[in-house]
Amino acid sequence: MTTRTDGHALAGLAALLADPTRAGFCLALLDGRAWTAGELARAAGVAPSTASDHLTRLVRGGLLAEERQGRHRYVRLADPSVAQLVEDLAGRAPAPAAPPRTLRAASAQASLAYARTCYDHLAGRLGVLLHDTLLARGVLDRAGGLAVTPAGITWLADLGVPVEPLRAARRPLVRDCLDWTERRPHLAGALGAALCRRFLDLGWTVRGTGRAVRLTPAGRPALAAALALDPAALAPPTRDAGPARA
Amino acid sequence: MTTRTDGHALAGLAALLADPTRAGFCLALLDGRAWTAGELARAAGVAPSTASDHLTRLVRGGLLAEERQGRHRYVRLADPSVAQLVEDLAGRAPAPAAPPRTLRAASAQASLAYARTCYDHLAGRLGVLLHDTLLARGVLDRAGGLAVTPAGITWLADLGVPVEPLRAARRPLVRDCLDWTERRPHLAGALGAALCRRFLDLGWTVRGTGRAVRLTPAGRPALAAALALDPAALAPPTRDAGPARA
DNA sequence: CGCACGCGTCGGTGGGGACCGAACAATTCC
DNA sequence: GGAATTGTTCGGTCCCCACCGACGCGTGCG
Repeated sequence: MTTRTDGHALAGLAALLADPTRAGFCLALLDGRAWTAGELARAAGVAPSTASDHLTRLVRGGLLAEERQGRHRYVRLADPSVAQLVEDLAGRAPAPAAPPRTLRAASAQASLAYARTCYDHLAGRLGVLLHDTLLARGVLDRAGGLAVTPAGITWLADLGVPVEPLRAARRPLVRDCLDWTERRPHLAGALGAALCRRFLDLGWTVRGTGRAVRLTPAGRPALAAALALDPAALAPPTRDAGPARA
Repeated sequence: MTTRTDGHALAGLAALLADPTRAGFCLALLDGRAWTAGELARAAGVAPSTASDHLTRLVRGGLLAEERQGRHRYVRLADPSVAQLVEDLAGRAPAPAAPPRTLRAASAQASLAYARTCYDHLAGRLGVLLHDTLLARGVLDRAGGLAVTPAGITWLADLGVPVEPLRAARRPLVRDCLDWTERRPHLAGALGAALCRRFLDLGWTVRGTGRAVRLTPAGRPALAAALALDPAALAPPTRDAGPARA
């Protein structure tokens, strides 16, 4: 019975995520950015000493990477594969989904539902729309499994996203990622990350608070043109309850 | 800060795998078959009452599915996605990899290294060879991400594996799965499972002890012909140390 | 019809680990 | 240089849970 992985090794790894505080850290870090130890401690509601201990464990376990800068300890997910692991686990866990209490929280939630990062790629309505449009335009195709078409490779190159270098990554080029709010897949993988980065570089999108992403005034027509969409389809959520008009 | 998944929910799910005994159960169940509670208890070296408790938790947590038959409680992984989760976790956990002690164990290990199931698809040298050959023959292509080619769809249909019904599954059609012994990818996903099943149906392969798989005398030339390979390339491990001769 | 077998339930025990406060070290700002 | 901020180390406490043995229940065999 020489099993390759001892149950102890698997259990040890899973134990890192089996604590609400550590799990909360990983979920917070799913925004793809580096947090300080203190920020994570406050967000999780534990003492700094407790957070420090947890972070040491997560780093030693290989789930987190740390970077010391002066008196700060910056910490981030070690690897896109860790992000996928946390996503997969979180996607299987039951979701309480309590509705927002305050108006401010409702507004923040609306922004997140419109566009946000999911680790390193775009999610929310915008992310799902991107995924669907790329399929409709023939950039992607799922006849034989999700893949970029030859025509898509040139389309992406025109956009300034060469596909060839992405193939060297240790992760799938394209991958489905179930969207939390839309309950439909958006685009992940090396290409999903590259597109998200490219939009930021072009100034079409900017990061908001937390993991929120906003489409800039210049980015909205530019993205619509690139995707051959009506700019109205990219309308962000309005301040008041009424639906957007033209 | 209304995060979608509470850290508690994620932690609760991870806690199911954070115990060596429960993790060992899941690793054992990775052979894709249903085990009885007693078998798992003996394999893990715990009392039946302890195993019963663990199984109840795993079933309630949605990781395992159970089926009662008389006085037996059969249990299996609930879903291919659970298998993938356990694989991903196990692949990241450190591997002790102690060499086999006895001759019998060495022989069993050689059989496993040659061909075995990885949940529901083929792994081992045979699994990797299948993966590589399908790529070389143009059945699969990874120019835009791993996918089946149009030519591959007809080739698979000729083999008796229609691709169209596989697309309805809630899992990717094709997916890389890192091989434990070969350290290179073999074919997983709905197609990997369908091919494994088809080979068994055709009598080209049969299940051995545990998760081992053997190529039958009839299966060897048949598979070689289907893949346009020299049958020698499919040579199984020999009893003694010497290499196989034609 | 009883006996054997497989499994579930229930206390009791023990160990691991999550948490905090306090003291200490390192860095930056004034 | 002194003070405030950030993070770490160290005891100590408490709770959770993995484990077992014993008993009870249903199934299947002789």
